[in-house]
Amino acid sequence: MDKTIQQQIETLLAEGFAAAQAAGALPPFELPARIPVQRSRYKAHGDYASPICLGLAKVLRRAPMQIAQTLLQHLPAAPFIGHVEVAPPGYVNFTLDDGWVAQQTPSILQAGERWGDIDTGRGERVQVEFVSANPTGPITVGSARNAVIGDTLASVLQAAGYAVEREYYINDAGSQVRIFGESVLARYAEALGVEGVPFPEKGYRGDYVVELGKQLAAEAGDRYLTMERKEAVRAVARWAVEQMLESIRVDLAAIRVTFDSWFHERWLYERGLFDEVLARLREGGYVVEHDGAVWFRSPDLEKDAVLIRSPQVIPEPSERPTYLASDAAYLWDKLVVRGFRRAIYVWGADHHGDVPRVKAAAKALGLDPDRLVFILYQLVTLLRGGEEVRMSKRRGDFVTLRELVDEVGPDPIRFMMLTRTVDVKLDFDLDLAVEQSDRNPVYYVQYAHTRIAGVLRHAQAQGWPLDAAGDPALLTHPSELALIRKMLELPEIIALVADNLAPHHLTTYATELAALFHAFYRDCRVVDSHAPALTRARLMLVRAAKVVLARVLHLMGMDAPERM
RNA sequence: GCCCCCGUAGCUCAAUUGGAUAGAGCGUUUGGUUGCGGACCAAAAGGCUUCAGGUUCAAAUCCUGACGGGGGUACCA
Repeated sequence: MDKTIQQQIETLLAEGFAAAQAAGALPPFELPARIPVQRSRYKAHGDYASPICLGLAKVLRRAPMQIAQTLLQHLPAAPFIGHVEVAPPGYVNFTLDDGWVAQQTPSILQAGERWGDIDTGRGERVQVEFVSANPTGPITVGSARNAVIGDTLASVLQAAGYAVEREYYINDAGSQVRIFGESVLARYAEALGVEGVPFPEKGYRGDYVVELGKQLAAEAGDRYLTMERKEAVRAVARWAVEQMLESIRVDLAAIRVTFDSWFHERWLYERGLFDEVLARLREGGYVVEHDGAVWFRSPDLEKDAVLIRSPQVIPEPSERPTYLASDAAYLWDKLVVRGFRRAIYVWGADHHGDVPRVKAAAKALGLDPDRLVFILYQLVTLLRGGEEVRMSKRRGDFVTLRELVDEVGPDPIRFMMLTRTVDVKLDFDLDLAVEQSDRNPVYYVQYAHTRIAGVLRHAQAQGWPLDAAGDPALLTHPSELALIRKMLELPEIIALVADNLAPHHLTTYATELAALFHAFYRDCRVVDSHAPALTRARLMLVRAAKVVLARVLHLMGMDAPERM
């Protein structure tokens, strides 16, 4: 699909204005870069409406209605438009041609899983970096929201014609990893029955650390107790991080989240990127040294400078100085070394304070800060029995993604995590998620898909060929046309989600689409031996609806079941 | 103190990013299949979009200030 209907109407309007000006009916003026065209909320307003004339009234010094009427006279005809009219106070309303709408059914069917694809991205390379949870523990429910948002966004961007790469950034160079290593080492010594290995004060107390200790004891014997402690901590940390990463990989795969690349923070130091970036910052005059500490100072930062390296921290090459240092080197790697046009970060809202600093670092490095895009999602609250489940890192007190998947399955997690804008706190109701009832929105959409599968099974059992072409001209019932119109909207939804990085629109669309299918199902009997031609047409429609439902479900990372 | 997000129907949330009559689900009330899966459909009721100003042809949406809830505040990530 080259252009969405919305875009085609934009073009029509632009041509109409050009024609009106050429004919002298309107004075010369400059059109806005984007002509607003929206889907009408009411049937009486047609399918699409443009308020463009309202905005032009002041520029043209004419009444909006008059502009609209003049425009109408010069608007070129288009096969997909059935009717255009002007409505007070100056809207231009477009109604799609019913015949044309019906004719789109075979096209949708033919596009199949590619239906909805657009090309606003034009192959632009975009990286979506998400989850990136510390490899010092299992993935929690909070990170699950991150995972679902990031993965869905990546899928939609791909559908919108971007060349997308999914990345997980592994924070494996900081002090947390060292403390993790110390924690595991202590549990390992315990497992071996050796005393005198202290558990760090702010160590990781989860059961999984005890398990790691046992596992290490079984695998390595007392090897790590015989070497120098510092070295042992480092080696154990490295091993434990690998174990956690593997478990993280498995847990995320369980909700159908996978990555194209896993980027280690320590690479930034091992490969000399940090030094390179620090040198660049220094050259630009953005680095200040004071009392042995290294600071980053940007003209954009009104407050104090940001610490890059402190004199107290032993500057071990494998240990990161401060997070800004890593972030600066990392963004350089994204935008310059690997050359992504845009780098999207999916971050919990609790990190919002870092956004200006990272952007400032980009600017100081001579890069356009707008190439870094931050999606800040509000945090997740887990409800069980109407009560908030308090989550802390203490043992037994936080819910892992693994537990959640075991309890509710991947589909409710994917759907629920997408239902809201990223800007609002999400209450994840565990009881509702498992409940298979009217109250659970998750199954509504999947049920529509299943119902279609059921109809097709029935048809096949009656001896109808499923792949026979039907005559779309027979699809004239209002419920049929409403359903097709909704299917035609998918490319615009993909554009909407991709442009605004707002994946929640998918859930709304999917629900609306399912609702229109259910209404159609009520109004129109599909398989009817007394009306073979109509049956063939409706089987075609139903198959097309199945394709679109499946596409939306797959974009959300959900299953499109044949049976439930 | 400062920074960020939120405040919309009884509840949980939408509203195509400044457009016409603010929409869904749940809950409540009422109705629907001698039919392809009733995990469905239809109808009713429910609103001063927290409050007060402002910007403009037009504000739930933008600006200012209150009030209320959540998060952050830099050598944790």
